[in-house]
Amino acid sequence: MKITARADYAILAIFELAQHPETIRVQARELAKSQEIPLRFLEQILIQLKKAGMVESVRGAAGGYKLACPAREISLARIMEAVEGDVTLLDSRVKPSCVLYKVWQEIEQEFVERLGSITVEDLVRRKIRDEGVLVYHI
Amino acid sequence: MKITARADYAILAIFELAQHPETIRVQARELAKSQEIPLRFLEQILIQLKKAGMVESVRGAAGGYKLACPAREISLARIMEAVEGDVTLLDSRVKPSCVLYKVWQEIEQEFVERLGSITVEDLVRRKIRDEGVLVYHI
DNA sequence: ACAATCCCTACCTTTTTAGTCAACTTTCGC
DNA sequence: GCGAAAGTTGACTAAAAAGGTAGGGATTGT
Repeated sequence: MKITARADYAILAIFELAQHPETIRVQARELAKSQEIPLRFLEQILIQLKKAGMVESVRGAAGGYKLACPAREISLARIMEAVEGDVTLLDSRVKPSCVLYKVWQEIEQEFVERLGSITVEDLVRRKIRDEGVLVYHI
Repeated sequence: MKITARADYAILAIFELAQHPETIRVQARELAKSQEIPLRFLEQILIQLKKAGMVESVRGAAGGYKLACPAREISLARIMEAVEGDVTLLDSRVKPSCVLYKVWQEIEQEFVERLGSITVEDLVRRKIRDEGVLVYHI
Protein backbone atom coordinates (compact mmCIF):
# COMPACT_ATOMS: atom_id res chain seq x y z
CA MET A 1 0.00 0.00 0.00
CA LYS A 2 1.53 3.21 -1.03
CA ILE A 3 0.40 6.73 -1.58
CA THR A 4 1.47 8.32 -4.83
CA ALA A 5 3.49 11.51 -4.76
CA ARG A 6 0.61 13.32 -6.44
CA ALA A 7 -1.85 12.40 -3.73
CA ASP A 8 0.64 13.03 -1.02
CA TYR A 9 1.50 16.50 -2.30
CA ALA A 10 -2.13 17.32 -3.00
CA ILE A 11 -3.09 16.56 0.56
CA LEU A 12 -0.17 18.52 1.95
CA ALA A 13 -1.03 21.52 -0.21
CA ILE A 14 -4.68 21.54 0.76
CA PHE A 15 -3.75 20.98 4.36
CA GLU A 16 -1.55 24.03 4.30
CA LEU A 17 -4.18 26.15 2.59
CA ALA A 18 -6.61 25.10 5.28
CA GLN A 19 -4.29 26.50 7.91
CA HIS A 20 -4.36 29.95 6.41
CA PRO A 21 -7.17 32.42 7.07
CA GLU A 22 -9.85 32.18 4.38
CA THR A 23 -9.25 35.71 3.25
CA ILE A 24 -5.72 35.34 2.05
CA ARG A 25 -4.29 33.71 -1.01
CA VAL A 26 -1.21 31.57 -1.00
CA GLN A 27 0.98 31.32 -4.03
CA ALA A 28 2.04 28.05 -5.55
CA ARG A 29 5.62 29.07 -5.04
CA GLU A 30 5.08 29.42 -1.33
CA LEU A 31 3.30 26.12 -1.01
CA ALA A 32 6.04 24.44 -2.99
CA LYS A 33 8.70 25.89 -0.80
CA SER A 34 7.17 25.17 2.56
CA GLN A 35 6.11 21.65 1.68
CA GLU A 36 9.19 20.86 -0.39
CA ILE A 37 7.27 20.06 -3.54
CA PRO A 38 8.71 20.68 -7.01
CA LEU A 39 6.94 23.82 -8.19
CA ARG A 40 6.07 22.72 -11.71
CA PHE A 41 4.74 19.46 -10.42
CA LEU A 42 2.66 21.20 -7.79
CA GLU A 43 1.16 23.46 -10.44
CA GLN A 44 -0.14 20.39 -12.25
CA ILE A 45 -1.67 19.13 -9.08
CA LEU A 46 -3.29 22.44 -8.21
CA ILE A 47 -4.96 22.50 -11.59
CA GLN A 48 -6.51 19.12 -10.84
CA LEU A 49 -7.66 20.29 -7.44
CA LYS A 50 -9.17 23.36 -9.03
CA LYS A 51 -11.07 21.32 -11.57
CA ALA A 52 -12.39 19.20 -8.74
CA GLY A 53 -13.70 22.30 -7.02
CA MET A 54 -11.55 22.15 -3.93
CA VAL A 55 -9.37 25.11 -4.67
CA GLU A 56 -9.85 28.42 -6.38
CA SER A 57 -7.21 30.58 -7.94
CA VAL A 58 -6.55 34.14 -8.86
CA ARG A 59 -4.17 34.78 -11.71
CA GLY A 60 -1.81 37.62 -12.22
CA ALA A 61 0.75 39.45 -10.20
CA ALA A 62 -0.79 39.09 -6.77
CA GLY A 63 -2.47 35.81 -7.52
CA GLY A 64 -2.57 32.65 -5.51
CA TYR A 65 -4.76 29.89 -4.21
CA LYS A 66 -7.28 29.37 -1.49
CA LEU A 67 -9.79 26.70 -0.58
CA ALA A 68 -12.93 26.80 -2.65
CA CYS A 69 -15.05 25.18 0.03
CA PRO A 70 -15.01 24.55 3.78
CA ALA A 71 -12.25 22.23 4.98
CA ARG A 72 -14.87 19.98 6.48
CA GLU A 73 -16.12 19.14 3.02
CA ILE A 74 -12.75 17.98 1.79
CA SER A 75 -11.93 14.39 2.63
CA LEU A 76 -8.77 12.46 1.88
CA ALA A 77 -10.80 10.31 -0.48
CA ARG A 78 -11.96 13.33 -2.40
CA ILE A 79 -8.45 14.67 -2.81
CA MET A 80 -7.07 11.33 -3.90
CA GLU A 81 -9.85 10.83 -6.35
CA ALA A 82 -9.24 14.27 -7.84
CA VAL A 83 -5.59 13.66 -8.56
CA GLU A 84 -5.59 9.97 -9.34
CA GLY A 85 -8.84 9.56 -11.14
CA ASP A 86 -9.73 6.13 -9.91
CA VAL A 87 -8.53 5.50 -6.39
CA THR A 88 -11.83 4.00 -5.60
CA LEU A 89 -11.58 1.44 -8.30
CA LEU A 90 -9.87 -1.65 -7.09
CA ASP A 91 -8.65 -3.72 -9.94
CA SER A 92 -7.97 -7.37 -9.63
CA ARG A 93 -7.85 -9.94 -12.39
CA VAL A 94 -10.40 -12.19 -10.73
CA LYS A 95 -13.65 -12.62 -12.54
CA PRO A 96 -16.85 -11.30 -11.05
CA SER A 97 -18.00 -14.88 -10.75
CA CYS A 98 -15.19 -15.71 -8.34
CA VAL A 99 -15.75 -15.51 -4.61
CA LEU A 100 -12.69 -13.32 -4.32
CA TYR A 101 -14.32 -10.61 -6.35
CA LYS A 102 -16.85 -9.83 -3.70
CA VAL A 103 -14.23 -9.98 -0.99
CA TRP A 104 -12.12 -7.37 -2.74
CA GLN A 105 -15.16 -5.21 -3.26
CA GLU A 106 -15.96 -5.31 0.42
CA ILE A 107 -12.43 -4.46 1.44
CA GLU A 108 -12.22 -1.66 -1.04
CA GLN A 109 -15.47 -0.16 0.07
CA GLU A 110 -14.38 -0.13 3.69
CA PHE A 111 -11.10 1.46 2.72
CA VAL A 112 -12.66 4.20 0.64
CA GLU A 113 -15.21 4.91 3.33
CA ARG A 114 -12.41 5.29 5.81
CA LEU A 115 -10.59 7.74 3.58
CA GLY A 116 -13.85 9.55 3.10
CA SER A 117 -14.32 9.86 6.83
CA ILE A 118 -11.21 11.94 7.35
CA THR A 119 -11.53 15.57 6.40
CA VAL A 120 -8.98 18.31 6.16
CA GLU A 121 -10.76 19.97 9.04
CA ASP A 122 -10.01 16.89 11.12
CA LEU A 123 -6.36 17.24 10.25
CA VAL A 124 -6.32 20.86 11.34
CA ARG A 125 -8.06 19.99 14.58
CA ARG A 126 -5.57 17.25 15.25
CA LYS A 127 -2.72 19.59 14.60
CA ILE A 128 -4.11 22.17 16.99
CA ARG A 129 -4.63 19.49 19.58
CA ASP A 130 -1.14 18.05 19.16
CA GLU A 131 0.89 21.17 18.63
CA GLY A 132 -1.10 23.87 20.33
CA VAL A 133 -1.38 26.70 17.86
CA LEU A 134 -1.24 27.05 14.11
CA VAL A 135 1.76 28.65 12.53
CA TYR A 136 0.31 30.64 9.66
CA HIS A 137 -1.03 34.14 10.20
CA ILE A 138 -1.94 37.18 8.15
CA MET B 1 -5.79 0.99 -4.70
CA LYS B 2 -4.82 -1.88 -6.85
CA ILE B 3 -3.71 -5.42 -6.39
CA THR B 4 -0.60 -6.41 -8.28
CA ALA B 5 -0.75 -9.34 -10.67
CA ARG B 6 1.68 -11.20 -8.43
CA ALA B 7 -0.54 -10.92 -5.39
CA ASP B 8 -3.62 -11.64 -7.39
CA TYR B 9 -2.18 -14.79 -8.92
CA ALA B 10 -0.66 -15.90 -5.63
CA ILE B 11 -4.01 -15.73 -3.92
CA LEU B 12 -5.75 -17.54 -6.76
CA ALA B 13 -3.13 -20.30 -6.73
CA ILE B 14 -3.32 -20.84 -3.00
CA PHE B 15 -7.08 -20.67 -3.15
CA GLU B 16 -7.14 -23.42 -5.71
CA LEU B 17 -4.72 -25.57 -3.76
CA ALA B 18 -6.94 -25.16 -0.72
CA GLN B 19 -9.82 -26.63 -2.67
CA HIS B 20 -7.97 -29.85 -3.34
CA PRO B 21 -7.78 -32.66 -0.78
CA GLU B 22 -4.64 -32.37 1.34
CA THR B 23 -3.29 -35.62 0.08
CA ILE B 24 -2.88 -34.72 -3.53
CA ARG B 25 -0.38 -32.57 -5.29
CA VAL B 26 -1.25 -30.13 -8.02
CA GLN B 27 1.22 -29.28 -10.70
CA ALA B 28 2.16 -25.75 -11.58
CA ARG B 29 1.04 -26.42 -15.12
CA GLU B 30 -2.44 -27.32 -13.93
CA LEU B 31 -2.74 -24.28 -11.70
CA ALA B 32 -1.55 -22.07 -14.51
CA LYS B 33 -4.06 -23.50 -16.88
CA SER B 34 -7.11 -23.41 -14.66
CA GLN B 35 -6.44 -19.93 -13.33
CA GLU B 36 -5.15 -18.54 -16.61
CA ILE B 37 -1.79 -17.54 -15.22
CA PRO B 38 1.36 -17.52 -17.40
CA LEU B 39 3.22 -20.66 -16.33
CA ARG B 40 6.67 -19.15 -16.07
CA PHE B 41 5.35 -16.28 -14.02
CA LEU B 42 3.42 -18.58 -11.73
CA GLU B 43 6.55 -20.60 -11.10
CA GLN B 44 8.24 -17.47 -9.76
CA ILE B 45 5.34 -16.84 -7.48
CA LEU B 46 5.20 -20.39 -6.19
CA ILE B 47 8.85 -20.16 -5.21
CA GLN B 48 8.06 -17.12 -3.12
CA LEU B 49 5.12 -18.85 -1.50
CA LYS B 50 7.29 -21.83 -0.75
CA LYS B 51 9.95 -19.71 0.90
CA ALA B 52 7.25 -18.12 3.00
CA GLY B 53 6.18 -21.55 4.19
CA MET B 54 2.70 -21.56 2.69
CA VAL B 55 3.28 -24.15 0.04
CA GLU B 56 5.40 -27.24 -0.29
CA SER B 57 6.57 -28.89 -3.43
CA VAL B 58 7.66 -32.29 -4.59
CA ARG B 59 9.96 -32.43 -7.55
CA GLY B 60 10.36 -35.01 -10.20
CA ALA B 61 8.09 -36.98 -12.41
CA ALA B 62 4.95 -37.00 -10.25
CA GLY B 63 5.69 -33.74 -8.51
CA GLY B 64 3.49 -30.81 -7.69
CA TYR B 65 2.38 -28.42 -4.99
CA LYS B 66 0.21 -28.54 -1.93
CA LEU B 67 -0.41 -26.30 1.03
CA ALA B 68 2.26 -26.47 3.68
CA CYS B 69 -0.09 -25.48 6.47
CA PRO B 70 -3.82 -25.35 7.23
CA ALA B 71 -5.81 -22.93 5.08
CA ARG B 72 -7.00 -21.22 8.22
CA GLU B 73 -3.45 -20.04 8.89
CA ILE B 74 -3.08 -18.37 5.53
CA SER B 75 -4.47 -14.87 5.37
CA LEU B 76 -4.60 -12.52 2.42
CA ALA B 77 -2.12 -10.29 4.23
CA ARG B 78 0.33 -13.15 4.58
CA ILE B 79 0.15 -14.01 0.92
CA MET B 80 0.56 -10.44 -0.19
CA GLU B 81 3.47 -9.90 2.13
CA ALA B 82 5.15 -13.01 0.78
CA VAL B 83 5.05 -11.93 -2.82
CA GLU B 84 5.41 -8.19 -2.46
CA GLY B 85 7.78 -7.88 0.41
CA ASP B 86 6.37 -4.80 2.02
CA VAL B 87 2.64 -4.51 1.60
CA THR B 88 2.35 -3.58 5.19
CA LEU B 89 4.65 -0.60 4.82
CA LEU B 90 2.77 2.46 3.82
CA ASP B 91 5.05 5.03 2.34
CA SER B 92 4.19 8.65 2.23
CA ARG B 93 6.57 11.58 1.96
CA VAL B 94 5.21 13.29 5.03
CA LYS B 95 7.62 13.60 7.90
CA PRO B 96 6.95 11.75 11.13
CA SER B 97 6.50 15.13 12.77
CA CYS B 98 3.48 15.90 10.59
CA VAL B 99 0.00 15.14 11.82
CA LEU B 100 -0.67 13.25 8.62
CA TYR B 101 1.96 10.71 9.45
CA LYS B 102 -0.05 9.29 12.32
CA VAL B 103 -3.23 9.35 10.27
CA TRP B 104 -1.66 7.26 7.54
CA GLN B 105 -0.29 4.86 10.12
CA GLU B 106 -3.73 4.37 11.58
CA ILE B 107 -5.34 3.78 8.21
CA GLU B 108 -2.64 1.40 7.17
CA GLN B 109 -2.91 -0.59 10.34
CA GLU B 110 -6.64 -1.01 9.93
CA PHE B 111 -6.18 -2.06 6.34
CA VAL B 112 -3.54 -4.63 7.10
CA GLU B 113 -5.56 -6.00 9.99
CA ARG B 114 -8.48 -6.40 7.66
CA LEU B 115 -6.40 -8.29 5.13
CA GLY B 116 -5.06 -10.37 7.96
CA SER B 117 -8.55 -11.23 9.11
CA ILE B 118 -9.47 -13.01 5.89
CA THR B 119 -8.07 -16.48 5.54
CA VAL B 120 -8.06 -18.87 2.64
CA GLU B 121 -10.31 -21.09 4.69
CA ASP B 122 -12.82 -18.25 4.77
CA LEU B 123 -12.69 -18.07 0.99
CA VAL B 124 -13.33 -21.78 0.68
CA ARG B 125 -16.25 -21.55 3.11
CA ARG B 126 -17.71 -18.67 1.18
CA LYS B 127 -17.39 -20.58 -2.04
CA ILE B 128 -19.15 -23.60 -0.57
CA ARG B 129 -21.87 -21.35 0.79
CA ASP B 130 -22.32 -19.50 -2.50
CA GLU B 131 -21.87 -22.27 -5.00
CA GLY B 132 -22.83 -25.37 -3.08
CA VAL B 133 -20.05 -27.85 -3.64
CA LEU B 134 -16.39 -27.67 -4.53
CA VAL B 135 -15.28 -28.74 -7.95
CA TYR B 136 -12.00 -30.49 -7.32
CA HIS B 137 -11.91 -34.16 -6.29
CA ILE B 138 -9.44 -37.02 -6.14
C1' DA C 1 4.48 48.27 -20.39
C1' DC C 2 6.10 44.80 -17.67
C1' DA C 3 6.79 41.67 -14.19
C1' DA C 4 4.62 38.25 -11.47
C1' DT C 5 1.58 34.68 -11.43
C1' DC C 6 -1.45 31.04 -13.02
C1' DC C 7 -2.67 27.76 -17.05
C1' DC C 8 -2.12 24.32 -20.63
C1' DT C 9 0.14 20.88 -23.67
C1' DA C 10 3.65 18.08 -24.51
C1' DC C 11 7.57 15.75 -23.33
C1' DC C 12 11.24 13.26 -20.74
C1' DT C 13 13.30 10.10 -17.16
C1' DT C 14 13.19 6.62 -13.69
C1' DT C 15 11.06 2.92 -11.42
C1' DT C 16 7.99 -0.79 -11.13
C1' DT C 17 5.31 -4.40 -13.08
C1' DA C 18 4.69 -8.21 -15.74
C1' DG C 19 6.45 -11.62 -18.10
C1' DT C 20 10.17 -14.52 -20.73
C1' DC C 21 14.21 -17.47 -21.41
C1' DA C 22 17.85 -20.65 -21.03
C1' DA C 23 20.25 -23.51 -18.25
C1' DC C 24 20.39 -26.40 -14.26
C1' DT C 25 18.89 -29.75 -10.61
C1' DT C 26 16.08 -33.13 -8.61
C1' DT C 27 13.17 -37.09 -8.65
C1' DC C 28 10.36 -40.85 -10.63
C1' DG C 29 9.45 -44.90 -13.37
C1' DC C 30 11.50 -48.38 -15.65
C1' DG D 1 21.58 -46.23 -14.03
C1' DC D 2 19.04 -43.52 -17.47
C1' DG D 3 15.86 -40.63 -19.58
C1' DA D 4 11.96 -37.89 -19.09
C1' DA D 5 9.13 -34.98 -16.38
C1' DA D 6 9.05 -31.60 -13.25
C1' DG D 7 10.82 -27.98 -10.22
C1' DT D 8 14.51 -24.07 -9.50
C1' DT D 9 17.22 -20.19 -10.45
C1' DG D 10 18.96 -15.86 -12.07
C1' DA D 11 19.30 -12.87 -15.67
C1' DC D 12 16.91 -10.47 -19.10
C1' DT D 13 13.33 -7.43 -21.58
C1' DA D 14 9.11 -4.92 -22.82
C1' DA D 15 5.51 -2.07 -21.40
C1' DA D 16 3.28 0.84 -18.31
C1' DA D 17 3.03 4.01 -14.58
C1' DA D 18 5.04 7.41 -11.61
C1' DG D 19 7.44 11.45 -11.07
C1' DG D 20 8.97 15.41 -12.81
C1' DT D 21 10.39 19.19 -16.68
C1' DA D 22 9.91 22.60 -20.26
C1' DG D 23 8.00 26.13 -23.18
C1' DG D 24 4.90 29.16 -24.08
C1' DG D 25 0.45 31.49 -23.52
C1' DA D 26 -3.08 34.03 -20.61
C1' DT D 27 -4.13 37.38 -16.70
C1' DT D 28 -3.61 40.75 -13.52
C1' DG D 29 -1.44 44.45 -10.27
C1' DT D 30 1.50 48.33 -10.38
